[in-house]
Amino acid sequence: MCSVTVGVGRSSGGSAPGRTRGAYDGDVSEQATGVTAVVEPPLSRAARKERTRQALLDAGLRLAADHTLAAVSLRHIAREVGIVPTAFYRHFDSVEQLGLELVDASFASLRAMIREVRAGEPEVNTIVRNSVEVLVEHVHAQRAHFHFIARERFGGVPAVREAIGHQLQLFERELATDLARLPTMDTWSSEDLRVLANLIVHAMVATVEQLLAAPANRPDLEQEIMRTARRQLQMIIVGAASWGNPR
Amino acid sequence: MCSVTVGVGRSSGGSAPGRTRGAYDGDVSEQATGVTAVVEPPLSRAARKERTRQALLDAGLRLAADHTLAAVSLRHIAREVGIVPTAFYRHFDSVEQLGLELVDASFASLRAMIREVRAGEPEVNTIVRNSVEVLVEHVHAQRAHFHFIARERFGGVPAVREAIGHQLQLFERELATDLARLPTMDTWSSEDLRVLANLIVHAMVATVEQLLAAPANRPDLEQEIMRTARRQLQMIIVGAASWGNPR
DNA sequence: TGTACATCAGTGAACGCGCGTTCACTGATGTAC
DNA sequence: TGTACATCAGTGAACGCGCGTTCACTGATGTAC
Repeated sequence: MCSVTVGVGRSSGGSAPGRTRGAYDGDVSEQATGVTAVVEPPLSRAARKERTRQALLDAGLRLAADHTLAAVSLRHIAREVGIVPTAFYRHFDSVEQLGLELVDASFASLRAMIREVRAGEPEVNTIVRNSVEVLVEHVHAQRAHFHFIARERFGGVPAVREAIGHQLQLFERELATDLARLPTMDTWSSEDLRVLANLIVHAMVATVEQLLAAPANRPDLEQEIMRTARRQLQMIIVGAASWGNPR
Repeated sequence: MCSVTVGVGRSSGGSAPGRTRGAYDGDVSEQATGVTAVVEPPLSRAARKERTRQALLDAGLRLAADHTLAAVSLRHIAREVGIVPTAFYRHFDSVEQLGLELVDASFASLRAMIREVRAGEPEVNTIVRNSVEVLVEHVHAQRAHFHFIARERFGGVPAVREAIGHQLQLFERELATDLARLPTMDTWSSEDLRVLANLIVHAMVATVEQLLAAPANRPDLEQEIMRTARRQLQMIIVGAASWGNPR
């Protein structure tokens, strides 16, 4: 009959305007009419902590997209989540540490994407077509993660920059072993495969950057970027494969 | 007979320790023994202003390399130059405006580089070899400028980001017309030339990024990066040229 | 050449603001008996 | 089931600091006569 709030913390004396529950309170309805309110099972303390932690990560990701992680303050993130600045320390030592977790989360997205491409049939033209499609799809679904990687790759937080560089290097190596399985490339030297993988990764990164820079209301631009990306992959893979012994 | 100081500003009452001249004072000797001192022609007011202005630009470039332009404060730059923060406004409206001038200066470097490549003979293998060599050479000579472009390309100052994107686009178009002059590519569609130029620019940018990330005391790493860059350019240009009609 | 006045790069005090971090606290949740 | 105590996520006051920006100023340089 009455709406149930699952918020944390004592109610304030009343001096704070509007919001009286301090902590992040999820999606619980705040309407006074109890009809639409949902009685949730009370969350355990640990679950509540985890929820706040996730909210902090989400807020960090969102704010880093607007500015840059180096320009996002601890207070800013806390405000966004609806907790007091000092409560941030219950979850992370610093914004930098939160950033490192965002690197992990973002690369998890990227790896999920690659698994999807890898599952397709191993024919060169299919791969090219498929890769670009999957890439665009994932950039839409995980926009924030890709944006984060693209920007912080050379951002102002050294530890984050290095973590991203490391992950990209791992990724490049994986791609090289994938390429070795292609019928046209089974005779290539591992050195050439590495160089090729490096080139492809950077072309992909550039494509992601272009997709992220394109305004949302311009599907024509996106199509253009996709065409370019396909063409480039063709130029690289088909071209390089048909090309004999390098000097 | 005596050392001449060309500094600006009244001498302080003496409370400030060490440095008494407020303004940037160039390379004038501060030694007490006048023997090595050089008597400079007194600079005009305009020349002095220009000198301070240049010092501000240099300081901005240097500090942006350590952090990121978005994280460099007006006070920081002023301190570096040796003027009081408020004097900054005699030269620029904001750090952002200073950043936009740095974009221009940095691309001037880049264009000087390209002119050098363009002057060479138009044989494909020579171009590849030559391009990578000139690139590395210029990255050494104008390290700060290249670093600035690479980092601020996705940095936290939108106006600077956009200016760089615009310049890179112009540059890409120029490259496309250069490519059209190659004997093997004179039959290519302008669309394909654009796509190819885009790919080359991004491979170049990636190479610069790798060069900048390499520690100064590792010439072996630099050789490795150069070899990779040459190989990639070969793969792209030679490969694509020998490759027939795209699907 | 000398004098009187205008210009303007750089000064320094002052302001209000948001920052990261410390600390002792509160009170709901969890646990032991 | 009831009680007494421990845990700990979130609170709020307080701190010192660097920030951008305003303002009236100073005194060397430049110009007009």
